[in-house]
Amino acid sequence: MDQTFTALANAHRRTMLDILKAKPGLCVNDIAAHFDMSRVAVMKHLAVLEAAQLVVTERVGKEKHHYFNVIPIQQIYDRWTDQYSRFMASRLTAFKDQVEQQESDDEQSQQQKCS
Amino acid sequence: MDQTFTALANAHRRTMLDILKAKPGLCVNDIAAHFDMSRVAVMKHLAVLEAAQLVVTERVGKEKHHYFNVIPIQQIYDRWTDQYSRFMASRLTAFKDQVEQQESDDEQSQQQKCS
DNA sequence: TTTACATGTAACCTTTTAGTTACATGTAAA
DNA sequence: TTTACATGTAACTAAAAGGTTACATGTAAA
Repeated sequence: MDQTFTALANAHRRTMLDILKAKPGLCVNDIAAHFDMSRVAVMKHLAVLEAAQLVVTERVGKEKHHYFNVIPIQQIYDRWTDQYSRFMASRLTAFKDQVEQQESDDEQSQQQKCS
Repeated sequence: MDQTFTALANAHRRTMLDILKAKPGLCVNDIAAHFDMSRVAVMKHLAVLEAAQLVVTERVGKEKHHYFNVIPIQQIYDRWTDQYSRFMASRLTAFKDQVEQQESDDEQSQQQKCS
């Protein structure tokens, strides 16, 4: 989970996923052609994505093909919907009311006292 | 989007969101009590979460109450489901076949030639 | 068997991140 | 009006992130 978020936290890496999503099987040089960055820098980004299993590779001869792997994103999706979506649905309206009309100083039901 | 992922990339910060989800309105000291970390460090984490709008605050007297804001996560959820879910659904099986049985050397339909 | 070229690795630099301690500020309550 | 205490800020350090250049390795094809 940590590696997935870390990998997704970089805009270059998200763009690489978009590229590989559109064109599965690209090699490092192909990907590097899209960026104003050295090949080695691109390789490091791809290594981060591979460590997060967002990219998987296949070696064919001297070439290494890269593929976008959607499974970690699917897992995040599952986590959010499992862990948060009920909270979202039930809490969102109450939360907006609570924050946006912050002039209401009467005590809120779940609010904690600071220690 | 970038700030959201950056904020979520840190396990401490995700834990803080879990804490605030469970106990809305906690102050810095309350949150810091959960961590083996200084109050200032916790404040910096909360600042990152606040910059990403994953946490919103309300000042009451000398206390500052923190609330988990689910909206950026909802937006990520929307982005993944919008942009990726169709791709997921249609591509996942084909992708698994393509990678896992990597002995099939016959040309794959969308695979690119390396430059 | 050279040659070309895609990839791998090493060494290095700069900026950001994550944390610390010390001190300053502002408000609630004694 | 002191006092207590929650929060804010400044200055610093160590490690990680993101990038570079130079060189090494391995395989396909001439």
